Amino acid sequence: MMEPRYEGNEVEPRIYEAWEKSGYFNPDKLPAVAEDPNAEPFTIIMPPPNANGLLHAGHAMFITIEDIMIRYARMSGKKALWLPGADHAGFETQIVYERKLEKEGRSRFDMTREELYKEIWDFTQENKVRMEAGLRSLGASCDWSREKFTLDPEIVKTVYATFKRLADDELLYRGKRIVSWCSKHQTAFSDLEIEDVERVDPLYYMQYGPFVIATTRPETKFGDKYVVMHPDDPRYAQYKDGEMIALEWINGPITATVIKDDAIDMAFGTGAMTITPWHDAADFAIAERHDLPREQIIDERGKLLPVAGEFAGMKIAEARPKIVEKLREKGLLVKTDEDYKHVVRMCYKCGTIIEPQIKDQWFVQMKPLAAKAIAAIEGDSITFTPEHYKKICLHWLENIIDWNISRQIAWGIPIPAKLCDACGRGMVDLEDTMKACPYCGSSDIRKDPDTFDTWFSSGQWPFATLGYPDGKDFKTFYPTSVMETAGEIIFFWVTRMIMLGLYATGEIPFHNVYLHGLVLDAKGRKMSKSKNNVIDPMELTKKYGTDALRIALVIGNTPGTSLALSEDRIRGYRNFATKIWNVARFIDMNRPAGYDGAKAKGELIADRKEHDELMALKREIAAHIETYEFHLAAEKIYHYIWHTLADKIVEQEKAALHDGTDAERTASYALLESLLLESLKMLHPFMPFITEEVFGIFRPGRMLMVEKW
RNA sequence: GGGCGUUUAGCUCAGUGGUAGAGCGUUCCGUUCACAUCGGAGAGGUCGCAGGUCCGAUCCCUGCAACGCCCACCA
Repeated sequence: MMEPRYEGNEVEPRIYEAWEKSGYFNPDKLPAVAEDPNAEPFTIIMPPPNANGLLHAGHAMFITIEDIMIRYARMSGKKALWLPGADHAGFETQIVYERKLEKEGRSRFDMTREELYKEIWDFTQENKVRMEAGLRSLGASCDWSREKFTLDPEIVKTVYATFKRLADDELLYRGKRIVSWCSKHQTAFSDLEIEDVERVDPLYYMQYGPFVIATTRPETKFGDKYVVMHPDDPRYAQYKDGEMIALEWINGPITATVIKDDAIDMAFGTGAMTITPWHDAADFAIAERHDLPREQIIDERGKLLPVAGEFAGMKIAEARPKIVEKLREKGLLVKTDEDYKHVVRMCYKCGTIIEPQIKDQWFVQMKPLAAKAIAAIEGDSITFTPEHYKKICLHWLENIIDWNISRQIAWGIPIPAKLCDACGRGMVDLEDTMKACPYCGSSDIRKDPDTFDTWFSSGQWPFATLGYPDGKDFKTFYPTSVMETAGEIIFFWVTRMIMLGLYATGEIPFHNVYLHGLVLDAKGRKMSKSKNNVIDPMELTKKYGTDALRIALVIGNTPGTSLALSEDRIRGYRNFATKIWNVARFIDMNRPAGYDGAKAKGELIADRKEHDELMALKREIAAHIETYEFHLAAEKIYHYIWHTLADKIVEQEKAALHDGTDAERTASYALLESLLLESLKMLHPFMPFITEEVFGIFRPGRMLMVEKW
């Protein structure tokens, strides 16, 4: 006899344990695979959640979507592998940990790199355990026996091999290039970790010999000895390329050199500018083209160097007004345009203004890698859902710039390289055996203290996790079927997986990319700790049951778009769970004595139109799932169970069940049971717990998770 | 400066070339033995605006507007 209420919290842990014990999360142990060892594989590599905090609503959503796909594939007889993982999340985690240290009144500067690394290691291992428990409570039917951590030795080995190969193929170089430097975090970034923020600042016009130049950054101008103008600019036709001009500058007389370069916009300012190659990417490019010297003006902490004379040691914000004042006194300040609108680049984490610096970093030459990715995407070897991401990806790949993969942080995969202090070069040294510089012979070499950009290793995740190159799993499950991840990280991750996957294995890493949007709060705002509107999925599962949360995250959520999640919605779907339970309860109560479901069913329902109608619906739902229209599939089965099965068919059969002959009762019961079990099957990918529980009541000893779709 | 997305019921959102849908909210009725975490009935939308294609457009095309997002080395 079923209880009148369904209590998800009591049922879920037991059900999950039963699933896990069954071994069916592991494709090798699936009954369908035992029957047909050549069953078609279906693979999803889980985007590894960061092991630096709790799961958020976004995790709940992507876990649900991936679980729907994998459960459907499993029930469809595929060799279904969903490989879970955890991400050390280099820089992100170090930031989280530094904040924790700060709260405890400690600082990373009080400890060695090794101590810091050890502490963060322990921290992530603790988080990882909690994160895994969270995934279990969300019902993730992933194969824990294959779980990977991004710092696992075999993953690191794969990453190192790729690094080496890039070097051998001359796609890797170490060079003095301008990088985006955060003076707070003391590390360089790639172009993706930078946020462009529009601001209004004064634009200063300054007298530079016979020229007037405009700048927003007078504090960088101390060392400017080159004045650049467009070769076709009639205003400066009298000045020849390379001409030297003596002039009075901020801290005294200098000799400036005229440079002609068509990167100059004649319409901007006065059409003449001086360049600071060390602290500006555009200026750096000009200096490269004309082979000009570069001088550092601002140090790594954001303070002016001795070249600034009396301003040396000052922070930018402090120095700028003072420098402007001095220019004014010297009569070098022509005018100030107070509300000049421009874009300032900031650290995406702390908002510190990025100070470009020239630094030695490891760069990957991206154009050749991107070319292959472009071909694969254009040829539709990889497809996108929603489709418009294809264009977005292509556009980014076509404009790709070289990738700085070194980070000056402790938490990450160490870069396996040696640096020569004599000649300044860097060389890959996987085994850490190099004793002398192969270029200059100097023994003055040391280990590169830097770590990889987390995305350099993440970009190799699909093949690294499957044991490339020799692993059995790699041969079976690669290329994977679907990469389901956040639209937000398409450039950070998806494009790089495509490029690195193609490069390393010669094959695409996945056939389909499915991108989901953000989970927003009920009012449609982005969740953030500062707004105090973060929804903890674990609280919701406790309150309403995991199934209700899952289907609330799916229905009404089209691919790629963000979803506003309100508790009202989840409560509505909790009520749906109650409904399912009570339909089942009603049917259960009316089971004829001695009824043998397995035997009776076929002939009793074969000619019922209700059965045919459900089969038609099933085909629709399957089609929706296969085309990633989970929102439609979920809504249809929801609607069917409530408004067709419960509202109409159950009501219609009551007469036969209560007043019919034995034969009529049996037939009626057989129909209802059959429709119920079939609906449960169709709903199972979306609401796995309650469907499994109810199925077990009707078919003890069997498991819905591996029933044939 | 480019590119993209969105605009449908009070709210959050589905959806379709042929009388507009869901959840929540709301109004009225209902203590029948599956379910009050329920059932029944209802109100509520000129499907952003303006053109065009079509027998017919909310859906296709063009333009516009509002909102949002992404990309971009004009100092």
